[in-house]
Amino acid sequence: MNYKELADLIFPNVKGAEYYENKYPERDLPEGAIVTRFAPSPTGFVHIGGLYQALVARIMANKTRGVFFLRIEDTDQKREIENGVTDIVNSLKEFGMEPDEGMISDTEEIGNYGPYKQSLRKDIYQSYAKYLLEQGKAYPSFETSEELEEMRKKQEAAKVRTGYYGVWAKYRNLSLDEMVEKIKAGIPYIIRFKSPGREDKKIKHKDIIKGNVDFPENDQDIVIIKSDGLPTYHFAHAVDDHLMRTTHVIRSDEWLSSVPLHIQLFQELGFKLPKYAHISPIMKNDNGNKRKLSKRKDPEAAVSYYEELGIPSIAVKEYLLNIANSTFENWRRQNPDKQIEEFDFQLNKMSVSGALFDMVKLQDVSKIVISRYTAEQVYDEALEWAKKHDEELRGMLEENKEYTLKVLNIERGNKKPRKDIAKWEDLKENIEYMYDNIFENNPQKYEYQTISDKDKINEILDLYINEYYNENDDKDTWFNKIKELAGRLGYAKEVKEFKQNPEAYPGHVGDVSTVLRIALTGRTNTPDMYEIMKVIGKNSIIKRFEIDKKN
RNA sequence: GGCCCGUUGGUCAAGCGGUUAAGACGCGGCCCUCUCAAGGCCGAAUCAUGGGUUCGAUUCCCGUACGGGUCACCA
Repeated sequence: MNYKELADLIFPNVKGAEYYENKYPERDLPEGAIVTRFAPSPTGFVHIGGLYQALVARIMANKTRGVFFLRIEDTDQKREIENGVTDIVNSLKEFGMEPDEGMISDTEEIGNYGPYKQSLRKDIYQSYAKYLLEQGKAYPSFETSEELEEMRKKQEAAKVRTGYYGVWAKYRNLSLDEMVEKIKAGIPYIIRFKSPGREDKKIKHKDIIKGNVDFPENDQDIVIIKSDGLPTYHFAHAVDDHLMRTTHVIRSDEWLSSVPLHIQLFQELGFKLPKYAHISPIMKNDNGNKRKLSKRKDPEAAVSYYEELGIPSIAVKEYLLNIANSTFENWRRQNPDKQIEEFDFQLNKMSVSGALFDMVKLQDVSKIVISRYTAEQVYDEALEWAKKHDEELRGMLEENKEYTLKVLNIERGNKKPRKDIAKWEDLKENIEYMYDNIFENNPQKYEYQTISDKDKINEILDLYINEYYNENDDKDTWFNKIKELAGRLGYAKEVKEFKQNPEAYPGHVGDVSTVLRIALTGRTNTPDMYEIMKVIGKNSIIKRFEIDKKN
């Protein structure tokens, strides 16, 4: 009995590893091209941290004219959820981060290095496990989970490292005959990697983001093939990223401490080691403690949360980019019209420790993004959002598109556009008074204003509409007329004048404007009143004044 | 607990042995102004801590504290 025979006994029907080596040749790409991936497991909603990783990977591939692929890591069927893959694919699409290769729906994929779903790669993993077996670098291990549990307890009691290594690796040194005997007797087993490492030796590793990190060598005989025949993460990572010719592994930093294992696996398998970039997670402040954004506790951990609020995906992307490379913000200010892709992103400039997620800052970014939209863009995106989340807003937008576009165009498109919408959720509140049917149900209120006397208000409204307002006036003329009206009624025509001599007047032109503003909009704060009047038109102005008088 | 990593204002952060320690968000004030949103100007606010090394440490080294990650037949 030799290793070869053992390997044949365990995996009688798999292809030799060289078959796959030939099937997935080195990629023919330009010098410096980065091949990288997003490799989530379909176990729940798409996490903002996942999107963040994917964004970084997508950008690096773009920047180097490389490849970004999507691989689904579904080797744990127990944790899988329905629509997991579809959600991931859709999220990437929504953020304009489609992969060049890999899964493009639950069942379809593109690219020559597939399958891109790990559950479909069972044979491949087994071929490489067999290869290891043949070399005596892996072995069948027969312990039960109870035995493992017991071992761990003993190790804890003895205050030694937990795990399957050294003298604790019970089945590591079984003779070939003993192994075969057990297998033939039908005793269940899994395949373990036979680690050549020693814990007292150090290895040096250079991570693109974390820099130099020194570790003890791995000496754990980790499981590579589970009892269901599927590989563990570690083994799948080595096999897949080798066969898919990944040059850069960009992943969450929870994997950093597995690097010694991965290095060893690549070595023993005879694979070229990819470069690693371990990204710090996005954190949240929880009662003074920093912790990762949690799927269970934090709604903002879900990518869908931002869609629900109506924060444009570009805004989320820009915010994330801000965290990734803080120089992005300055670049963006200097290049407001450039595509994100033109930014010179630097992997090694990423922060070594996790940033706290800042919703306020996100909204600021979002306001800027939306302020640069044309009215048409606002209309289209807001309508799309409203269709899913706000019937009332949808009605408002669809009923009279031309009118709505005029509303949305108020103080937009100039050098200093309004910056008052952070999310589509806010839009309705922002514009609803512009619609006559809604306005009618929102009576004007003058309490706490300088001018609150009903007769005085009516006098102002009557005079204004009868003797001053002309819809053809330009803005200066328009405002001069309001000043004249103010002066005629004894109010200061200039605010400054009033401030210098407050006793001389009952109020100033601003107070008169406020009367008009409330009568027209039902609120004290609005965008430019001249533009509002232009948009709603004379008929509506008269109508609104009438409503006011009846109140 | 072992092993790794980190710590610059409330938050994101620039900085790489000599700086008045950038910038952004947020906060406060002023200006502009028909009210807001903006915009402009100004301001409060930071190098966790103790030792070294050095003429000089935010920057380099060591310790301490604190924070984070990881120690599965989960990824």
